[in-house]
Amino acid sequence: MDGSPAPKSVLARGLTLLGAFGPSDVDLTLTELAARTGLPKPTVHRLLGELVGWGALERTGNGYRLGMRLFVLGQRVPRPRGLREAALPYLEDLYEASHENVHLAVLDGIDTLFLEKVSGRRSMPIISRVGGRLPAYCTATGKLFLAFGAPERLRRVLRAGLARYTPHTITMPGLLVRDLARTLERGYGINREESEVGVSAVAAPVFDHRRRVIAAISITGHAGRLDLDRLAPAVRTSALSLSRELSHATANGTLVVPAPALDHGPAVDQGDTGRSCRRASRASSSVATSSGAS
Amino acid sequence: MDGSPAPKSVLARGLTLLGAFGPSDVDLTLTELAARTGLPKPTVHRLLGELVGWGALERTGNGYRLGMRLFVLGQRVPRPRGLREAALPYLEDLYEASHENVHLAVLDGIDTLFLEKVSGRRSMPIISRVGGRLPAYCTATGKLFLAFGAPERLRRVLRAGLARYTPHTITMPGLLVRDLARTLERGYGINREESEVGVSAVAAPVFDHRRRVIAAISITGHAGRLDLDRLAPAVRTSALSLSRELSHATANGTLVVPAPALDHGPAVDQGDTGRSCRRASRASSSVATSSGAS
DNA sequence: GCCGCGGATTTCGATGAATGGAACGCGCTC
DNA sequence: GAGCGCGTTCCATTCATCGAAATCCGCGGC
Repeated sequence: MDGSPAPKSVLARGLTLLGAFGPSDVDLTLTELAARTGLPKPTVHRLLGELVGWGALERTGNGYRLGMRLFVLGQRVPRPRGLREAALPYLEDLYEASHENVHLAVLDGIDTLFLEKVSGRRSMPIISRVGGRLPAYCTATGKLFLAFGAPERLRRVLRAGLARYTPHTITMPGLLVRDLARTLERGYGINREESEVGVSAVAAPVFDHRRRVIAAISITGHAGRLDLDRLAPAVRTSALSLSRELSHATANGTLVVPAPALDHGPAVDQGDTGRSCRRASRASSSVATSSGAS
Repeated sequence: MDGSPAPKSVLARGLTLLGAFGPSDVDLTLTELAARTGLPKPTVHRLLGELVGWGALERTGNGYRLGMRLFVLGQRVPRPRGLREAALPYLEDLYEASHENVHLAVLDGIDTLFLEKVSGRRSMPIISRVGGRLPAYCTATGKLFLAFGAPERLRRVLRAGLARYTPHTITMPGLLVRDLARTLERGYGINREESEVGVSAVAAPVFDHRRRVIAAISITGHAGRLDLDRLAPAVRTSALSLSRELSHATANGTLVVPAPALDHGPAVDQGDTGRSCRRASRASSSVATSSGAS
């Protein structure tokens, strides 16, 4: 339960404690945290005290949870923020046109990381959550980063292995390479139930001023209902418009998008790369907005 | 530039460095960070190294910026997450009905903190950003927390003073109290250009199973075009539906919403409470989604 | 080409903050 | 009422941390 066998520096230990919270954890007890991080309990106790004092954690009855201040801080992170703000109008246009799940994603290491998601009651509920990640090779957005990116990227992905998520997941390197070639020539990426059964998606690349892919926009929905090739032009158009709008921002460095370290050797302890998401139950909740509005 | 005159603990210092990033800061140099935190440069240098190693910060040419990992971590914070996920469908319904800015907010100390924002191209661009904050007394959402909350809350707000943001801001305690009384009996809150000239809003409270206000939903838009009293029923309906959906989650503790410390004495170093937001330029960008989609 | 300057980086010995084993208190269950 | 799991407190030891000073680096001015 401890990739790095207990760091010695106080700061690193504190951060390790924060990192011990997985994507679906809510409350963790002191003992649990001590176990996960491999730190002695008294030490954990003291550090937790400081983290709570600062607002990174909050006490809850008998446990700890991530605190509001981390949420606020997270919203300030420049890379997602700039992209999201610029992209939102386009995502919303796409949503309004399709009423399906619309995603904005960037590459993070080997995974697609979702920066924003626009969806509604009518959209198919899918796993995927802002801040969540999925392997690049089995997502429409991720394939774009692999198809348009440096070959080294692809090599790293292949080296990590192609795990099977559904019967449609591409697990043969050769097939993936061919699929990526098609992606490149088509100009858009497709995922046919490769990450989740019954779920398909189309994605188009967002370029910076040098035509490097810095992000991707996708529409995701029910595999049966979604006509991917018909949606593709819409997604591409939006992505291109966004690229154009961003071009000056990427040129003058206002918006720095490429990951800072394209390949840090032993890779920063990623914490958890695995299945991140799961959806809140989203009960029926019959009543909706009714009364008239402009 | 240093509220707390340099904490001694290593962990606290590291966190202070993170907190030194304001809402609109992007890159900060080592020297700048040293100045803001009051820490000696070599110390800052060392700590920054560790923060970068963990992914809390990223190097950029000659400076540092908040790192992706903080964004991801921020998305895991349970309090906003649960609320957002439950509320999103309702917010989207309201947006679709009004095509104006729709907000989900909670009270944080003395401020309204925006957890989610749904808006589109047709909505009036306003200051306000997810993770941003505005004083409670001059916002539609904030007034709900004051009107429905314990009197102590209001007292704290008054003690902090009612600063003027626009000619319409309520700065007289007496007037505010009367406005809150009306808010309470009406069941919804109104803000007529009190925080920003030309911008008005209606907000309705979201209750937990004990009928305590845990959040608020609002519609914000052009003061001239928005018929607040006509929108109010829609907002209230949505808020009530959401309250009902949440009731079981709040009852069994799945969703813990009330701030953990309603009144911590000297108040956790809030970093920056002031004007948080500002909007990305949002250029014209003529092209929109065109091609047909279902 | 040389100098000066502001910032980032490295060094290194003294120091005290951090450490964690051990012990305690509390609320359970069996 | 003994046993157990968990959170909390103590405190003597020690090792990570500190920061003044020195060095390095890039840049612009002369």
